[in-house]
Amino acid sequence: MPEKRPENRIVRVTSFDVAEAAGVSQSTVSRALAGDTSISEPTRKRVTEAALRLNYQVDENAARLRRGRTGTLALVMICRHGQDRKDLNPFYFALLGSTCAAAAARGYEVLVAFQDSPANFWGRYQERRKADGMIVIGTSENTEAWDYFGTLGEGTNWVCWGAPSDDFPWVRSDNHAGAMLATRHMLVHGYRNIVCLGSETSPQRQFKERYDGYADAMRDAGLEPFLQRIERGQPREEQGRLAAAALVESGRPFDGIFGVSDEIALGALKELASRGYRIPEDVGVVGFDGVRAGAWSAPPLTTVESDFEVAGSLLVDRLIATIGGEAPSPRRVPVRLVVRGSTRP
Amino acid sequence: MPEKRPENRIVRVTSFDVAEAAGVSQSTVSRALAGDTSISEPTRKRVTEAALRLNYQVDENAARLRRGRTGTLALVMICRHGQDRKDLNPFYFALLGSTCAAAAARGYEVLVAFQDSPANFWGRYQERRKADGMIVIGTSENTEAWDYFGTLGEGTNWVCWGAPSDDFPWVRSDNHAGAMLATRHMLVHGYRNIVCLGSETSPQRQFKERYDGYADAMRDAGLEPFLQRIERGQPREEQGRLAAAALVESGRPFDGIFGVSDEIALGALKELASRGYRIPEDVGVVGFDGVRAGAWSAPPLTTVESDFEVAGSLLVDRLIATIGGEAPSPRRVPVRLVVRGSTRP
DNA sequence: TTGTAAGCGTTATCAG
DNA sequence: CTGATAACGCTTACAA
Repeated sequence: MPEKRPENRIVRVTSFDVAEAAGVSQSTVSRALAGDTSISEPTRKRVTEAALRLNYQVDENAARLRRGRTGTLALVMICRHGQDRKDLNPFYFALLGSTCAAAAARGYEVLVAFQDSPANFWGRYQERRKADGMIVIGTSENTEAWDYFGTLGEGTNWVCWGAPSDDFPWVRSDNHAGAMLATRHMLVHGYRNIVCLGSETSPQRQFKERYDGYADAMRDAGLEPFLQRIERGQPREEQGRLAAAALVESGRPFDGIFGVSDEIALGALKELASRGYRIPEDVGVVGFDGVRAGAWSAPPLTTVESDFEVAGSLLVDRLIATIGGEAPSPRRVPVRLVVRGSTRP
Repeated sequence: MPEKRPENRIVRVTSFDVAEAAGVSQSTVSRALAGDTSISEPTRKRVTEAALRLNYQVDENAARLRRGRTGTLALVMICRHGQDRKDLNPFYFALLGSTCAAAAARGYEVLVAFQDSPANFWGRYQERRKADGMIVIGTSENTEAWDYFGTLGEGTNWVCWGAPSDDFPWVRSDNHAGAMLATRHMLVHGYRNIVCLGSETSPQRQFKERYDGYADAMRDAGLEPFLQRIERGQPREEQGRLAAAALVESGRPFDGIFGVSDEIALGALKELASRGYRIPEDVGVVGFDGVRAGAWSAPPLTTVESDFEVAGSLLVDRLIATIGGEAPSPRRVPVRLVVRGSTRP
């Protein structure tokens, strides 16, 4: 007969044990440890020491049950349908990191869930008292997901990044300004026939905003904007590659490419290079997002990067405000140009 | 005076409400919804319908308090000291994704925390009843972190990836096999003077294992292994670049590079290319990890990739086994070679 | 400044 | 098969 392993559960020390050890009542322990100012210093000291000695830690479950608040935020990462969790766009992973950091800085825990299809869409964190509110981050492409989260109803405290609808409580990059930044950078460096690889009809709201920024910068310079459309349903790199190929074959003259995402720009860059175009001499290429891979391409990709730290903070702050009953207001995250080798110096 | 917004809290429906609506006792509701087999079908149906109608959701806090288990796993991501959360090695982000997926598949929630320094090291999840156990993922370089987690004590249920000590409950890639795979691949394709860029003394256990795998494959082929050491304290890319530069300047003949991580290999690749070496013609380069950036380098990097899905599953399964007091599952994650352009076809 | 006591909303035990 | 009822460990009025 296999011997039963010793009880693996950590011996539970309750506030009663601490109370006994410190010679006070249980409620005094609770107050002392919570920093209640009504507790006298000597008492607090006795309690704190007893707690330390017994290695006491508050049972957060009990505390939360009593308080009614959880001190936790749920972070839902929306993937493409059927996509491996690990293949998530690195941009979103970076955002996840910054969001967790911001939440921690404000004393919140973060519950993370990856969701990709109706089989696992789930946003009832508040009702189950698992979290006080929810941050939803993900690609607009997964329309089913946004349909789901859009119907959660009034009482739901949430913010999102990537929503296809302006009715949602969103936080977004300053796409228009970023695209202008990118386009002007190319103009200043002598590129004239700049083509935008993107879409104005994609559910990705930001793609339209980026196209508009590009178009405005072009018109400001007295030039005509031109959009080379990407095909839906492909991985982003492939979309970029195909769009670049189509552009070349159309015979339209061009010396600059503004891709509405880094991965699109990288796909285009690769396609053009393989067709013998010299980058940045013959053609300049600029992307948008600041993903790590862009630093490794040949040449490295000039791009527009969002301030991730601000993005995470904004998401968390807005959510906390919503939880606190304040009226939500959309927010923009500032962007900056990262000049690398895919545009002329 | 600003009007106070209506109570933002979701109206709480308790099991008592459902009980009343279904005309049964509260405990019957609990049992019916928990799937207790002693409940008769008609009763269960009445209860389920009432719950649905009232939009009832179990208060997990109360349930957990009562049960004593949380159904939650904590996932601690260890960053380099002072590192931005978003700059975490993409390999770890991928692992985070797979781990969350595996946990979800087994019915667990995941609480994620990024930690980088003594100021925020924290692993008392069980004591606070925030989680039933803990998965710690991170670079061995942060020795302070591992010192901290190493002292948490007996009762702590945990598993880790990246631990510098074999005394920890670790799960790791099959580094030795992967390195042999990589080295043999180069040998088969005609490279002879293959140099390993890495370290046998790094706290990164896996670096030593990878070096050993490389060395064994070399000796099997009757060749002498050679290690070009990387310098500590630099970012990985820089380490690779510097090691490659040092190798070139040493005058030692070489026609193959095995970098013990992708970022090291990418740094070397860049340095060699800038010095006029043709890759893969003059020199073949292989990395280890399978990070996304490798697919974008010029040429794309041949590498050894861990099966992320298995990695996440193994971490979660081992932890769950530990929580349950069972014998733990295997700890090595299988790897595979991903052939790209940095080695001759 | 501290103690007493009433819940928070479940799950689980024990009768019936 | 179902209903009372006792915890779970804390926070927070209310009293002293």
